[in-house]
Amino acid sequence: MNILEKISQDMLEFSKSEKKVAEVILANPQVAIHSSIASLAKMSNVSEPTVNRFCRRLDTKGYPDFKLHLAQSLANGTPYVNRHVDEFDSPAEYTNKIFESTMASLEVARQSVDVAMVNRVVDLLTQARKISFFGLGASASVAHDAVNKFFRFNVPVVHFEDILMQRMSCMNSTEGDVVICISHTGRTKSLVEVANIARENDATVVGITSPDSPLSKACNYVLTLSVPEDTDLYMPMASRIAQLTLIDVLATGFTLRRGNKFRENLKRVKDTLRGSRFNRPENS
Amino acid sequence: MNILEKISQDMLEFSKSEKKVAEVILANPQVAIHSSIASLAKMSNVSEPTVNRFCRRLDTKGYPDFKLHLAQSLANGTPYVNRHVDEFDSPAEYTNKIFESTMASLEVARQSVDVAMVNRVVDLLTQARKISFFGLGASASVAHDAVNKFFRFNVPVVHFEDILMQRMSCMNSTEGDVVICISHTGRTKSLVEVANIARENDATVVGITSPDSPLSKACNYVLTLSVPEDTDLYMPMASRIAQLTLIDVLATGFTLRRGNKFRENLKRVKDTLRGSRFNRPENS
DNA sequence: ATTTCGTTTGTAATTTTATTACATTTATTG
DNA sequence: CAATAAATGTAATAAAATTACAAACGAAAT
Repeated sequence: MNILEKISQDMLEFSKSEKKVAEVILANPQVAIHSSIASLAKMSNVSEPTVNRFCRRLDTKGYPDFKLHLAQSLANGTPYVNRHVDEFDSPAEYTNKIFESTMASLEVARQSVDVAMVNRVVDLLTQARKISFFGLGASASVAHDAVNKFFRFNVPVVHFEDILMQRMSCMNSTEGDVVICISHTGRTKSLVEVANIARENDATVVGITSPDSPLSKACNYVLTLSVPEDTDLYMPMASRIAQLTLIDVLATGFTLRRGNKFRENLKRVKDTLRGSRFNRPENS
Repeated sequence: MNILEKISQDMLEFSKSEKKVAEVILANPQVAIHSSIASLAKMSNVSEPTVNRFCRRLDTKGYPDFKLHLAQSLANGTPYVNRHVDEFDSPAEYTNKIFESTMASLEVARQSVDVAMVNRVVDLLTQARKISFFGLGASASVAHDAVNKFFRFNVPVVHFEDILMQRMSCMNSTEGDVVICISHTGRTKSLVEVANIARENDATVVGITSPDSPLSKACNYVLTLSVPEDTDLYMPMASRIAQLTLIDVLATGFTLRRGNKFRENLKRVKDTLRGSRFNRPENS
């Protein structure tokens, strides 16, 4: 496992001085690998043995071994740690931090996905009479995006942003219909109600949400996503991206299930767009 | 450069004893990185200074530095590569592949972002009288999402999916208005027309698109994103995610520029949502 | 507030590891 | 077969990391 991730993950378990060390390393891991234990201790305002203990806490043999691990993590070109943006960041800094923490979140999300459940939901979707995607707020655009994918499959796809329309649509659902409810927190009342209405009308309800949430309890099937959301800025960011990627996974599973001939259909949909585009100089 | 390759490449320049060292390392690099200079010397039947000289010949500072380089070379299992989904992938396989290639694309996207331009666009946005987000197809949901972010800033934000509405909206734009046009290919005719209309009416047009596209030429400012899109399945995936992340960057830049007090506003917007939610057992 | 215990942290000694300076050997060329 | 340059090794030195132990700190109990 990437030791940088491990550091930020174990941050809570560290003692005060160990945290100092952790911060210095996370702030500038490239410098850390080229420092001796003495200079790293000085940079962190901590004694040398503390640095050593810090290394051992991370299950390395000692400082040199730790450096090796660190070097390897950095070599991956992936210091994808969820680094928080702060007030004094330059544009370059916050840009990189956001990209990196998005990648870090995706990695976490990937590990939290229940593949068996993905498979089951893909099953459901391929057999669905009608598929609905509902989300509110930030998740509305995820639902929107899902429609954009699934309509290509030539399956009836439904999507409303309006709560009343969502409710009415669910009222009319029947067995064989699949309703996908998207919510990061899973605590949006109206969406839980929508899920309940759908179930009362025999639709199969699938939630894309966090585990143990009210929404997850209202669903027949739940695709859980545990994403560390940086709530400092009060805007949903990583959760959304993870949801979208999961939608991609479902869409891909769908096309794979339908087989080769089906994929030729997709190409046709794409080719239809050509008329609306400026052609490339060469090739498409 | 990968130091293992460098070793085998420089093999001819090595002296007899150095060759011994090189061979031992190449034969089992994993062992080498966990050995001290003494044990490596013994393994190679060579003295310690010879090992040291060997390291220096490879342009490293000494043995420990050499080990760092070696460790990095070994770490390169090249993690997030854009691995293409194929027909016979199991759910676990395609799930992982999609997550990983999404991360890989984000990494590429990150490197392609022009930070100075980000800064300029943030400038523009903070001074805008009105901000419009337009996109079609898959980019429509990105625009949708952008609205969800920027409306929190208490700035007039506009978004239409309908082409005619987009055109009309641009007709009414004036100096001080910022129009953001989102398109992966930058070849969607209607969107280029929308951009032109906006410019004719003195709005500032910003494109989030690929370089050298017709759309990029129609804009005052262009935020280019070069994302390797897996076109096998004929669905926009990575491009979208990169666009969304860039929107996050812009939104973050915006809040940072506006300063601390402003961020308290954001918290208020978020708190307003609380009434519509099921509360958490503890805490918010 | 004060004592006590457990934890955390630092100081100083020790050990390990790497590097340097120099001597010896080995090859190379006239 | 010298003479010289290059390569290698030995031993001393320096640097770095680790250990053992003592001081400081903080939480719980009196």
